[in-house]
Amino acid sequence: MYDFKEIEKKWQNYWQEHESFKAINGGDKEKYYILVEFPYPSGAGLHVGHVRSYTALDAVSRMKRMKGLNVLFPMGWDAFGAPAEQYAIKNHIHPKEAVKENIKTFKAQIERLGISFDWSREFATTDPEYYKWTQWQFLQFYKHGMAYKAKKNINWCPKCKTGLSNEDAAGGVCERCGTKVVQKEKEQWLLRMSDYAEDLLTGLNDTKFADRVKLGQINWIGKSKGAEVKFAIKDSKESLTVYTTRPDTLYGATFMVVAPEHPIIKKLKDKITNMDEIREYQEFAKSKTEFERTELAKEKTGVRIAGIKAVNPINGEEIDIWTADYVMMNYGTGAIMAVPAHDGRDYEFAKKYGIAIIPVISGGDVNKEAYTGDGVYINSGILNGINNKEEAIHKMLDYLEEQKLGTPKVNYRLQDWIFSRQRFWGEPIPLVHCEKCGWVPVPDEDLPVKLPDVANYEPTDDGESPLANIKEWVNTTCPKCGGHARRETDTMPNWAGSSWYFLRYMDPHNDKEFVSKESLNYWGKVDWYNGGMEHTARHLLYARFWNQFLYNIGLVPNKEPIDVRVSHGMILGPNGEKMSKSKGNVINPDDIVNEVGADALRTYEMFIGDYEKDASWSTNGLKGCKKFLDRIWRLGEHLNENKGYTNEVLVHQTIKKVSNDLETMKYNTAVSALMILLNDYEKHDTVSKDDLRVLIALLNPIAPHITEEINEKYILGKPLCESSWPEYDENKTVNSTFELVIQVNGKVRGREVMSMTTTKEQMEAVAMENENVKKFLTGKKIVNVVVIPNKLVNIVVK
RNA sequence: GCCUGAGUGGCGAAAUUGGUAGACGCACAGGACUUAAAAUCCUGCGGGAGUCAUAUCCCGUGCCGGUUCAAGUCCGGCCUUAGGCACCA
Repeated sequence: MYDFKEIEKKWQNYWQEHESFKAINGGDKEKYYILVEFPYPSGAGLHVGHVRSYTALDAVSRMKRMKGLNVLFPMGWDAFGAPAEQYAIKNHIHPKEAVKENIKTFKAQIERLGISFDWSREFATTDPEYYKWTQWQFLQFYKHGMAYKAKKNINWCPKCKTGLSNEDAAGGVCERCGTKVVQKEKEQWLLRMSDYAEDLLTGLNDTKFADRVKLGQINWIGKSKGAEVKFAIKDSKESLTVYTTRPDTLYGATFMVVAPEHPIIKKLKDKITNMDEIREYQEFAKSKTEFERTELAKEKTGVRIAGIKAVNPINGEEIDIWTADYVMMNYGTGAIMAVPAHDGRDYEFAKKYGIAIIPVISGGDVNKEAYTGDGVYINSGILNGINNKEEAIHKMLDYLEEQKLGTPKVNYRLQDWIFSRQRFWGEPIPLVHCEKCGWVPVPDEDLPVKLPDVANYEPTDDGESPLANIKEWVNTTCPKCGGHARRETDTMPNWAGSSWYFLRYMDPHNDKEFVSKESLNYWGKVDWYNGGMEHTARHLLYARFWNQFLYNIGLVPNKEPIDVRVSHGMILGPNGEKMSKSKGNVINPDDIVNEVGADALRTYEMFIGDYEKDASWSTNGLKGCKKFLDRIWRLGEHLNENKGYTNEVLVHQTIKKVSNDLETMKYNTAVSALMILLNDYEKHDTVSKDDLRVLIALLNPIAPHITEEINEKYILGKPLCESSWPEYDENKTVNSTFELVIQVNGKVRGREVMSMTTTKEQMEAVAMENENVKKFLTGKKIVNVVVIPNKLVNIVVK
């Protein structure tokens, strides 16, 4: 037997010493850029899920290299983020120390798997040499008017004195201390991502993302077509503009609703006669978190704004204005026209508060459920009698435009990107605020703005970043006038560093530019990007937005940075549930590598099932793959002196199958094809070196260590990683015979082995002569005979 | 509520896009080797009927219906389940 620990170590050292996987910028070879999402190096260490995607793309990388391509397959660390910060606060160390330790662990774990990353390009988003350029790019956004500061509500924990992300505030309580979260208004930096909504949508046409990935992006952008309609307010110069996708139902608008934060309330406070009640309601709405407002919205609440009335522009009806938190300030105009007869929410609200419900499309049961389908328009003035929704919408829009009451309008769900975090462990936003000059960018030569080297930082009382407490860091001089200035203390979100890291890999050690033009032109797009489904919406959108911006200001050559994007399924625990410490179903890849070796782990994870679907861990399945490798090892002891392939057709078929399967992520069937080949070899007492050579070459991308060792020991050739990929001859993938299937009325009644040169007539003749088939033909009338060449004959009888 | 997938043996899964359902692996059972066990090797393995054994036949890809010479695959309608989005006007 063999010692897999020794072998694996040996070849890992070999690859490292020979820089076997180093990508070169330039040269004659065709380039190919393969990317796996870089991990967040958490204290928990590597997950078997990482092993799955890294191995899968490693297999593609290794095959492409053997096919003669210049493959860029880099790895790095997405190391900013809250967990490192929490850990550091608790233990009074600088987060960079915790990150350093975690990276060390992660890297060692990955190296033990034998993934062919080009480690010479490694970096972490927390390296000042890297975040210097993240800051520099932020300043490009700023200088091009794409970054601005605005007041936004954030989730705020009064006990921890910190802002929380929506995820951290799930359920309306602080994840850490359980205190009820409140909404707090705070000035935040934002990037004008909504300006890019249409480009981000159409840009998808220039990508080859998997459909489910594209769909995720489309949904997130959330384009909707409708109109803005202006409602006058009675006895006032003010008016309310609403956004609606159904202007055709305007005659059915029996009231209006504005979001509790809507500015109209403040503007008309002198006219409003129940301001106390409204203020109370505003407070009530504010105390709810985003979560409660959406997820837990069981019953509608609201208050009528007394003292003012709106006028329905289409029929002059005076209608009440309400405020209710089912209308959001951040979508549309923050105000709606409510059509209770044809909208479920409006209906629910109208029912509760006894507001008139006027149907404008006939055919629906208004009493039971809101009806929004097609029907004939009624009670609708100019639209009466129309029975087509599109036509009605058009007619209404034309009328509104003519009367200057409304305009067509496209809306996007996509919002501007809130880019501020009140955190220590993130890239400082490189701006200073001077009393005289206002916001001033830190000059390029002073970048990076480094995080201070302190181990203690407490949150402030007022929701500022912990950096605000570090006076010697905050106080600085204005780059413009030299006077006193204060640094911006907000840091960037975790998504910042990961929005451009794939560009940096092209030229990771450049200290003059974020990436050189030559490197960008050489590597172009990421050819194949793999990541988790959980990142296909946000991370991918941020990265595309960032890149499109860089493209628009002439810094990168492609508008879309990624060509193909695929996502892997999760590896679940043996019980079919998501692995977690609390459930006690975590499989540690280190343990598996120790028990059966990296090759067996890799092979198993490729064999486990459809790559894009979730799969449950099975220790028995793992053993089966280990057994498979052991059998291949033993094959070396059964070599003969023959030349060529013992079973030529099967070998050529297998080369074809494995090559195609690795290109199309069908890793499980690639492994099974190799198992079939091995089973065939074992039927013969001995096999040739060529037989063994082709098997281990095809297996090498998946199980690189053992195959290299067998190659060295029995084949005596140069290492597989320096050899070329086996080639097949299409003509030799075809068998000389086939099994003819004979059906009667679609049911299999006989089989005959025949030569591939058999004609259709011969096939039919043989079918008719088959003894069992004859039994089903006697006494019946043959009405049709279908012959599929080299496959089957179906005799149709009556 | 809306949008995506997915449902195939005891289990993980295949099926070249309409043409032999269950490849490959696991588990299980029987056998060989062994004093014995482990490892290894051989055989069987969807359900049922039938036979000493073959042969052969019936049923079978979540459910109901349809198209077709032929349906796991296409069409219509359901059920279950996983994920994503969501008072988005």
